Amino acid sequence: MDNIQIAEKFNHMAQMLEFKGESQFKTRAYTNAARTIKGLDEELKVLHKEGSIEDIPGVGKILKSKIVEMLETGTFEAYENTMDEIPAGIIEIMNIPGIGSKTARLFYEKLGVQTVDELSRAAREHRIRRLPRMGEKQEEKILRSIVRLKEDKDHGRHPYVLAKDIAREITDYLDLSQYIEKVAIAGSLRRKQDTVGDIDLIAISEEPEKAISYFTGMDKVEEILESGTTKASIIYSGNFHVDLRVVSRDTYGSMLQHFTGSKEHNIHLRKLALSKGYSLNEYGMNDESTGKLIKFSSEEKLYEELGLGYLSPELREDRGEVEASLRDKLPRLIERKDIKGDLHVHSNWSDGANTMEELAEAAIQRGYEYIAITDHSHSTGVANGLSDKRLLEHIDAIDKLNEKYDEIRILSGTECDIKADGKLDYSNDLLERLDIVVVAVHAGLDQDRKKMTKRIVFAFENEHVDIMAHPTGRKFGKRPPYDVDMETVIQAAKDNEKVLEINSSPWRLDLNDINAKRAKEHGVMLAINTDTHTIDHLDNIEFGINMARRAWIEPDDVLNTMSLKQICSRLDIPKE
DNA sequence: GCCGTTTTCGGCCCGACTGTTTTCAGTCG
Repeated sequence: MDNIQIAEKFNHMAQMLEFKGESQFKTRAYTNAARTIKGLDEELKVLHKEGSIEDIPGVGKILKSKIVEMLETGTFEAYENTMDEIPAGIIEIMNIPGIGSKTARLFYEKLGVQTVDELSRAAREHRIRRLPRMGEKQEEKILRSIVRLKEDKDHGRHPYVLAKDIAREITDYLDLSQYIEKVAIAGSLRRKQDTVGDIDLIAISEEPEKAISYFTGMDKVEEILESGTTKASIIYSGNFHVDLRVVSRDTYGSMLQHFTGSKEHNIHLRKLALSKGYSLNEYGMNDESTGKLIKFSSEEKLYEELGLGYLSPELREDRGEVEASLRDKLPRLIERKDIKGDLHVHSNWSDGANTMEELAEAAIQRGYEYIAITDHSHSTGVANGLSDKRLLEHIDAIDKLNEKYDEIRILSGTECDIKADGKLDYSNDLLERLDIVVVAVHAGLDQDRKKMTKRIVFAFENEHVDIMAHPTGRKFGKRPPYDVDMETVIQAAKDNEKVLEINSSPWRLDLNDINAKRAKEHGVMLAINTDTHTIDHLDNIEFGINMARRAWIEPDDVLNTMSLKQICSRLDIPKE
């Protein structure tokens, strides 16, 4: 079992315990452990061998024994026993917005409701409203939530790029209101998470109620979920859940910090504040001894008061950033200006829309020193992959183009298929003639974990391979990552000195933040590439950088922050 | 279930909104 699978079992266990009415602190221990495990840089099975599982914060003797049991048997006894006690559909009911463990249990005990469909029927037959603390409105709310849940295959999550555009549309509109002085994006969108569950906004206003009714009165509001005197929640066209929090100017810093989260980061800060004799909330810091509230108009001041350096929103996941700041060991996160070139770009020789020349010009405009044109290999027939003969012509065409440009070096490359058996699509003789070899898995995505892992590791043993593109193959809304043992892949990349890509396509973002951070921790170099198919895609680099920053990546961790000279030396490319 | 340079027991982050109440439990972020 890998860390993700173990974390999921703990999360499931927590929900079941919550339903059973166990102590909230016990259930929280499971969810805390699950979250920490998801963010680990090392596989639990490795930590187990080293005997260091108990060093993981939030994992004590009991959870450790359950982890070991899972590593050995794939499950743990307490989990299986609890599964037997609780109908499977209950957890799904608890995932309906507005229904928690208490309400789910009420329905189960009083109405015998075990599935979402049974709940839906009970609501339609007006059996809900007869229960204590329930009424007509609750029934309607439940039915609406169920409908939304069923329509929504992505579980309410949207790719960052879509959420960002919607947020921009809304903030532009709010900016027009005379009651709103300033609007800012907060939440996971500000932390640049790869997918976003809801859009969180904050607005400064001296007339909060008017600001809120302006917000809830937008044309594209499909449903008002709640609307109070300081906050409101809506469903916006396109099934976007949007929250607005209205604040006064003097608490803006506190509110922005609070509403940016993450929740776990905030909890950590509050504990830190408590240890210093303060109680932290979204309005400021309460001095426990004097009862006086210290307000913050900026986030910087808040972090400073806690004895921390400013933490970029991308870092605020409680993955060690608070400790790093206390020890003054925060990373110098990579920025757009550090990028010197793009090493994964397609031309119209395969499935790109632009000529090599247009790509070169676009790269020059962006201030790049080099660009690698990496068209598909012949196995990817649907993408017009290059035959051996066309690959040789491709190399010649790039040579000619290089004669034309002084400002940029065009590297001849390929995005070469790793075939089902791990062999590459071109012979070594051909690969040797290229400046750069990017490899990727495009077909046979259903292979089992063992086969897929072996396939990739085998490819890494080829000396000509430089970079692996989109290492897990995920595409939002289309397919999950293929089943692969990333620990082994990362180790093989390290052993064979291969570079792993952070693919910047907003539909891929692969490696994701967690895997990229692991790769870094293992000393594997990364490349942030766009996989451009039309020149506009070159600007997707922004999304790759977001992911890299979330992974604590610094310029030195990234291949394409190197100058042309450095990269030629590293990849053994002839100078001219 | 975890955790501890004040603790191995007694804590465990904090506040807003809703729907049902008549003072608050449940849920959420």
